Amino acid sequence: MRKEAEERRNEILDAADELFSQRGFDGTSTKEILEKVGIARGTLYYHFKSKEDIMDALIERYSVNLLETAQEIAANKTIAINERIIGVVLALKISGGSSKEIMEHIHKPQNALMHQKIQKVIINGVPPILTGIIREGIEQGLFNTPFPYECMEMVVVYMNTVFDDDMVEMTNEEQATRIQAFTFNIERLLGVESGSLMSIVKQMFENGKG
Amino acid sequence: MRKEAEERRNEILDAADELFSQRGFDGTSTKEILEKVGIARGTLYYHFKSKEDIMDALIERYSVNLLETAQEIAANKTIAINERIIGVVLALKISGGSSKEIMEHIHKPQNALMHQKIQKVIINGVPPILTGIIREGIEQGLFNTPFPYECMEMVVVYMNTVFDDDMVEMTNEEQATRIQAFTFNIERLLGVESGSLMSIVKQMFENGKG
DNA sequence: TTTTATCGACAGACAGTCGGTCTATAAGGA
DNA sequence: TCCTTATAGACCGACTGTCTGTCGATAAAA
Repeated sequence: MRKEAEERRNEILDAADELFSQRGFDGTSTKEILEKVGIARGTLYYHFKSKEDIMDALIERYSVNLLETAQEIAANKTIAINERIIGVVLALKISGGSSKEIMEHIHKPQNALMHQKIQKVIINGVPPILTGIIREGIEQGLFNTPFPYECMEMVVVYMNTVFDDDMVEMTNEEQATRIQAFTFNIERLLGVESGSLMSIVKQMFENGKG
Repeated sequence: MRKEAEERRNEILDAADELFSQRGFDGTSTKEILEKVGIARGTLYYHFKSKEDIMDALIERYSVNLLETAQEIAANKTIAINERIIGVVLALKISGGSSKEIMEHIHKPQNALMHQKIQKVIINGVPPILTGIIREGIEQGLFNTPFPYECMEMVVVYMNTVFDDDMVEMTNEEQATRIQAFTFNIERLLGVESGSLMSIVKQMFENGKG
């Protein structure tokens, strides 16, 4: 029955994670959460000050995990630069275990707020990590741009909006064109020869499946 | 008392427009809307099937107006290409009268869903318009890219996310750097000489104030 | 007479509050 | 050392007020 506050908090977050993933934030009632955990109303509000507070805690837990994983990959200097870039991008989608299916269900309209908040985390958290790698690449003469951070910001924003969200509806053919164009554009942005990033971008989309 | 359906619909939309702008979608109750219009509950639900339906109609009305204005500017061949690009971009912010303050209040977290829907309209509606102008520019030898559409998509997505939303919090100094980098990146994307788009981008941000 | 617009009472659901309970453990006294 | 009392942290569930959407009745127009 009685548990440590942190344990209870996590139980509540686990339950909310699953329910929000299935039904969305608006589609989940606090009653469903507390019944799933097996606690009373008051207990829920003892640990969290509001329903949105639960969502914020969930995103926090998720983000920390996500960005830590990405950072670890980025900092691993034993791996080639190209491989690290791929690894960081893929880490965003596979989502390291803690919040299992959040990313799969985040795109539904019921989750607009949650989506926006996660988007914010990614847009602010990922470019700095990627920029570190790109700077190394610039030193090695692989890339050439005076604005590596803003390049990465542009790339991350675009990928997240066009390829990961349902903002743009595309046929498979249209998506193939988009990927081709995207590759071409990144090459221009990073100041490398046309075609030299084809394999790396290809890998991102194949392994990530979208 | 009794009015034509379309007139009532518009009254309701006008009231909702104002209230949503002030308090956001979630923060506005249907009661407030119907009291502002001076009708009973049943009447509201006679004209709209749900609260979200009101929002969708509002966005529809807003979008049509917005994209029509942008299209008119884009099609006006008496104006120089550069001027038309600026005009289209500015049309997005100034928002042509119909929905007065929507864009000013859209960024608050309470409006996440509305924001997402408008974002979708812009990302799908604006790039085609801009691409038309860019293609003309390519023919005239002003620009050089095999992927004008995808370039514009990238530019629009980036501007809307980084400069128009509150996704990225920036100091004035940081914003200045972002604009400088943004200009540089567009130049690379459109295959023009460094510095040649400086004045046009500058105008966009000065006239639009953000 | 049929269609169209309006009304307002009502049902059902939901988020968050509040007064109070229970228990482990710490503090203090014998 | 043992017993009693005090405290704080975890928990409970009834209750409040609010909100969205429904429905049958009604009035006006066509």
